[in-house]
Amino acid sequence: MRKRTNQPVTLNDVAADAGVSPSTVSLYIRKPEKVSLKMGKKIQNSIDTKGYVHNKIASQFTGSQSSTIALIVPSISNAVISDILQEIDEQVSKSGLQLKIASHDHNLQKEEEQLRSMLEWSPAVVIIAGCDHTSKTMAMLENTSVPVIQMLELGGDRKTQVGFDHHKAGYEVARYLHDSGCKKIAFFTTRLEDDLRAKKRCDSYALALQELGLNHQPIIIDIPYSRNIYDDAKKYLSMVLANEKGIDGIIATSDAIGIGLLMEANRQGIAIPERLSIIGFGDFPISASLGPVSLSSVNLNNEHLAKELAKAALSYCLDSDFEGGVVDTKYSIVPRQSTKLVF
Amino acid sequence: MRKRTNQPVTLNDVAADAGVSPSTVSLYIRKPEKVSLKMGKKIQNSIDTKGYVHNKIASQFTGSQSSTIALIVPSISNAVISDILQEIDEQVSKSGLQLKIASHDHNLQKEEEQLRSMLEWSPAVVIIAGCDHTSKTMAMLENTSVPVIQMLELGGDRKTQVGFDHHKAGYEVARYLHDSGCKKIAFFTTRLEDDLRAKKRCDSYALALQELGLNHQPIIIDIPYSRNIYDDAKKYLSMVLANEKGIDGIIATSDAIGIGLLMEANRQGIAIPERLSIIGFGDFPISASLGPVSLSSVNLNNEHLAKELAKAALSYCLDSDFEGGVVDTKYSIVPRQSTKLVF
DNA sequence: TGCTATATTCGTAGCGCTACGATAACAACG
DNA sequence: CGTTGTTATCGTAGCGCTACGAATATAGCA
Repeated sequence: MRKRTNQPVTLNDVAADAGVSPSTVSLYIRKPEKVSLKMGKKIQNSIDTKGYVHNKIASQFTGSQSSTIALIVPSISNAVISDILQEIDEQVSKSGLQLKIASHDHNLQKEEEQLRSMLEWSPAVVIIAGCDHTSKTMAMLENTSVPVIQMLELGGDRKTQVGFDHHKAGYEVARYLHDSGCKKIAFFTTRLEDDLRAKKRCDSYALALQELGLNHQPIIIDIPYSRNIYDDAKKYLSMVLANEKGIDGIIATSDAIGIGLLMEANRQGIAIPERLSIIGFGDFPISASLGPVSLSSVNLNNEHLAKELAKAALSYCLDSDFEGGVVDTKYSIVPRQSTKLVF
Repeated sequence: MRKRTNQPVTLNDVAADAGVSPSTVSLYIRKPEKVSLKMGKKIQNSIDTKGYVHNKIASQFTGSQSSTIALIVPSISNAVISDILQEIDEQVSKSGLQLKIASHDHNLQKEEEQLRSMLEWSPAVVIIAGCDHTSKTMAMLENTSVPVIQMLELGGDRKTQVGFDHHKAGYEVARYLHDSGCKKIAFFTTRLEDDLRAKKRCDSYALALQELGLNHQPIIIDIPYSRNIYDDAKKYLSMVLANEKGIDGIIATSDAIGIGLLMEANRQGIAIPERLSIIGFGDFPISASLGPVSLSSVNLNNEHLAKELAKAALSYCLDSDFEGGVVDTKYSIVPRQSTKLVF
């Protein structure tokens, strides 16, 4: 008959070679402890001599449990996210699960496509960043039988979330600068229209200005995106300080921008934090080590977040009756030398 | 009869609904242009109303072509690697392929396991970092029918490689410092025994010392690994400078270490580059922007590397007669203010 | 030695899809 | 209107494995 690209050695071959039934080999592969010791040895021996490679595709096709975890993130190279990916991968691979990653660069349309193709693989869990999606994405998330975990952000009414509140974070950072004596605070960001979580923090910054009684319009600097955000941040600093007199506090939407600003301020001899306070977001490892002035930032508990995420994902995979839930992984303002107030 | 966790809507259901044969629906899904317009519309309509989700597992099980790319890397969060992952993901997802990532943290045993489970999914291509592996890993790479791409490093006799020569890089960095007038050069690294590519650069540094006529023993500082390498680097700087008099050049195995050293040297008021030259590796975006002194480094052409990698991977997926090949993606020493010599 | 309880092993249908060759529909043209 | 060439559709076997219930081996104990 016809022959397609078939496997050289199948489970049946192994069974025949070992003189047992296919079911036993299958069982041995999946739950070796359920098979008697001498059978196990015989089977393992056949596997080794024949060079059998277990076909996971066929296995998952037939079987009931899936063993891949789908992760949909805006970016892989982002420092905070890649940290989280790393940690999840470690946790997850311990349990023999696999990670399938897709990134969409804050493009919700692309996110929709990514989700669609992920679902076609019927993963055990889908982890998706944030709570704002296209309506079709929402519908898919709603209708699929695959459990969904929302990460990096709390909000919306998804059952399972692991993250923190960006509105609150934006507000509290502004308040922190206000409390430390800043009178005119600017918000430096990039891709404000795309990065919806940055947008939320920014909105809350604007709200905070009002509520805290800072009598100036929000100063929002949306730096056009380019390869090197550090450099770009530098360029924009002088421009903004020239245009808007009296700025004495800057909130950066990420430590990358914060570092760029800090470097440039140092270079220009602007006294930090006396004349200008700067606070970042994400607390990159380097921020604590910067000199002559270290960068204050907001630590997002990456490790904790990732561990909770992994925990939730694994629970969905292993406990069939896992209920999910919302985990607030918090964040904490880390005062360093670039701001005046120390807790 | 028995019912397992079956799909709610199958391709057959769609076919029945649309009044066509399953083959036609299948064809429409895979190659819509091969199906007449009116059939296509009818089918799409049924898909939409029934909410059919194409089952990729079954599809790949039956069909011949796989559409996942397996990536096995030492670390996801490493700046250089995550950059590359990002770029590959972008290229690859354009073609409807999927990325499966596993990391092993420089543990070759774990790498072996990761590779084994990757192969069980019969990916279209396996991309693996480096050329040093356990013998079992080697055997698997040898015997599998899945094409293998070696990345990040040239060497060994794998048919397809995308990367550069770490021995050469290590040597040339040492020569660069020598040429710029350094008489006593130290090599700062971390996890030297684990990171085999760092080891190669380090070995070549030692070799270069000799050949360049620098009359001192290699000074190799292997910083114990911890969460914050920046901080650790700092601590070790004073220690080393105290123990080993006359060091006037430092090669750091990564920009992270380089930056830590640079910060600390600045803090201590050590004149850079006059009294001490420092060069990193990997050229993090931030290195160019550091103040008061920017960090010289070795740029690895991440983007180019990733693009070439994606090109090779896609070629293997799409051109059945792709032959592979070795691509040297080069590297370039980027002189900045932390070293004396400017090209 | 029987008899039940438990631990192993077996037999086989069928998961949902695609490949492939066969067939049908349609076009082009002498 | 037949003939040939091309394009669109169909029918169906079977990919390799696992689930499930049935069958068998083994152990424990009266």
